[in-house]
Amino acid sequence: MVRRRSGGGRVTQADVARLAGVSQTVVSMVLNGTGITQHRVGDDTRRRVLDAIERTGYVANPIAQRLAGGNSALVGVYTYEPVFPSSAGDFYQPFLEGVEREAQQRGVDLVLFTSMSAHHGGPLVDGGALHRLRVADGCVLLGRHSHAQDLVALASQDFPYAFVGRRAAPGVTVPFAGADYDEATAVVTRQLLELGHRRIGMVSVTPPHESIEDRVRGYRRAMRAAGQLPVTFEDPDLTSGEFFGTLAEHGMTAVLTVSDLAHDVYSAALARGLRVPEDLSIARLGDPEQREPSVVDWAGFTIPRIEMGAEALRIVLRQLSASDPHGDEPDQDLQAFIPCETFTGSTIAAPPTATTRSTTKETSHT
Amino acid sequence: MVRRRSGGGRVTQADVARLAGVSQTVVSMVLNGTGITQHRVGDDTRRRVLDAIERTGYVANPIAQRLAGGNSALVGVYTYEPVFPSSAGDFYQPFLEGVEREAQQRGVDLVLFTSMSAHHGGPLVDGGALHRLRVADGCVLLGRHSHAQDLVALASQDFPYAFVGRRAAPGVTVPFAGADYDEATAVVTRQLLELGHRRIGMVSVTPPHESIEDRVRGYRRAMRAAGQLPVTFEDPDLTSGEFFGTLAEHGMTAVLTVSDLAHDVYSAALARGLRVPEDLSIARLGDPEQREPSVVDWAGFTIPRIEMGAEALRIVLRQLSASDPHGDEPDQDLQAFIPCETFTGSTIAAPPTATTRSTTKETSHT
DNA sequence: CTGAAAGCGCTTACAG
DNA sequence: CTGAAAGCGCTTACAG
Repeated sequence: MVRRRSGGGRVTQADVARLAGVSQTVVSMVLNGTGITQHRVGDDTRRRVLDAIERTGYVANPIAQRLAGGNSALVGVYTYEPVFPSSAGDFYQPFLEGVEREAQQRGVDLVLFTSMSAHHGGPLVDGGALHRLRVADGCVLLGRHSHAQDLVALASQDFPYAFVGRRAAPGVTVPFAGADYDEATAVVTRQLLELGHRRIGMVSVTPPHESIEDRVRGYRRAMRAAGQLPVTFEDPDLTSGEFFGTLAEHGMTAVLTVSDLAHDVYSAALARGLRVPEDLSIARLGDPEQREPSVVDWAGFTIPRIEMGAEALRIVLRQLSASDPHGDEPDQDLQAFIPCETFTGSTIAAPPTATTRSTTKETSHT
Repeated sequence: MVRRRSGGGRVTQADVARLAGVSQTVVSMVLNGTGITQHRVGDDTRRRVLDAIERTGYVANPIAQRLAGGNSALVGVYTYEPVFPSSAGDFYQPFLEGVEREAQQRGVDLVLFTSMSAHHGGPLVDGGALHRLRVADGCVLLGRHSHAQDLVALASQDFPYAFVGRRAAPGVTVPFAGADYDEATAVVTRQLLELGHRRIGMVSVTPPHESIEDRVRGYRRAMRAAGQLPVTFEDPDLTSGEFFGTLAEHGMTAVLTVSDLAHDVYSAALARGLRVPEDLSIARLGDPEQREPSVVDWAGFTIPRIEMGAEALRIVLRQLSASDPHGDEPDQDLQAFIPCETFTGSTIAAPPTATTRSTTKETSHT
């Protein structure tokens, strides 16, 4: 390897150009795919340049590339909380696994915006944080929370980004890679309906979040399609007898529950002397972070976290390549819904009355 | 907020300067601590500049800063394997937690070099990978492996870096934040000696690694100081009776074991009908990744992973600030040994013979 | 097909 | 105390 400069100095395009006997511009053209196409550097010249690159061990300076208007192959990752403490890490880990896998495949490096995580869940727009994102070519954002102000600020920036998980704000199109909670919840609801359940409740939480809204919508859609009345319980008090009392009053034989409350609903049901699924079917709408495997064999669906992360990065990269041939970006490519996998676990079964009745009927026929 | 440019265009120093009625240089000086000291911008001018910055919401472009020779507040993190798959993640997580915590405190962002992790444990020098590190101001490196070629290549680069875990290669001073395995192992060895053990073995693994060497050195030091002969077993075959046979032959009543083999040694001992610690004391030299809590109450020490990560980042940052006032960097600041915490668990006790003998003696005296 | 030139947004000598 | 200028290493029109 011929090193043009000693010490820490890197080899530059100028060095390569000198060695190849061409101008620095040509070196840049040989390196950039678009330039090649447009300017068609001669085969002979290209060979000389390539050879010089080989001999010098030249590697482009991403910083300079970026400043000059090109891409640095640096994609940001903004998390609303620190990533690595295992507490929060358990939440971020699978998403980031997807982002990382995709980043590696696409040959980009990731910038973790740790410096501004001080907010700890607060909105990103506070401070000059938003500007800092531009160190990278684009940015993947993730967190449990959803700050409308960030969505609006980001949308007015002309900077490629994508959320992991659906985000929405009035008047703006927010790019995201979300899970198809709507459809998954509908599928699970239909499963219960097919098992014979008619009155099916849904346990939800406040404050409202896009991911919760999606589940509620899917639930309502499936219930209405079956001619049943959807009934949602928000943040029910599971310790008092009220919740299960209401369930009984309405003759509900099954409940869907958001994942955060699944365990509590299950335990509370057992504590009330209810057998699951004999007396009450419970389906879990999403799996929690996979640290300690649940002893319960849940029916419901899982969240495609890894794929969500990977797709979010792809959406950012897509915007990057789309902005080259300055056309109007098709919005539909900016939003992706990844399907969830549904499971028929052992927490759901045919409703007690239906079973009794059908059994009775069949018996009488025999 | 007065935005000089609309759309995605950022506010630049030139914009601020125009608004403040000064030159762009002055804006830069006001912003840079060193410039202020040297050039002493007038109080009145500074106020006008600061005011303009406030009004425009100006935030420095780190890319330009870096290209111009300044620092970008971007520190790289190179891991020899992908970070986020939970398999490898369990190894990296605590170290990175420390790096992240420190990064947040110091206001720097982290660049994860995912693009070149394709090597999967292989040396970093392959390909132009090493050059790519320069996107950041400096870099923290971590991984299970130790590649001498990387150490040499890095050392000749004049680029700030630090390893998590001690690294050494002939002829070069490698900056690192390591655990003081040497001293910790010596302490544990002394504990056993004080309990009455004389013949103490050490179980180790190949290939040699700095962290293993340190433990062996500490063990040997403590043994020699006590006038005992150190005996190490490398990759012993625990399934055949050989290992425990040799232990018995030499009259060994205690063994130290590197953490990776701790569980195997323990199980194998039990399988041989040995009681721990009654028949054999076993001390573990370091705790494995903390995922599933061990049922065994191990004696030995823990690895200060979080602190190691934090210190590694500090070492990088120290080199950064040291390179400003171009003096010779004192090497001693580049290498840190973090103390380990030792535990007296229930896997060690006084040796069987010693107990018997002392009991006998005392009884005879009564 | 190839080169000279401008410019990205900064920092840092170097002059006033 | 302040400004004009060069330069960091690239990309990308713009001329030949």
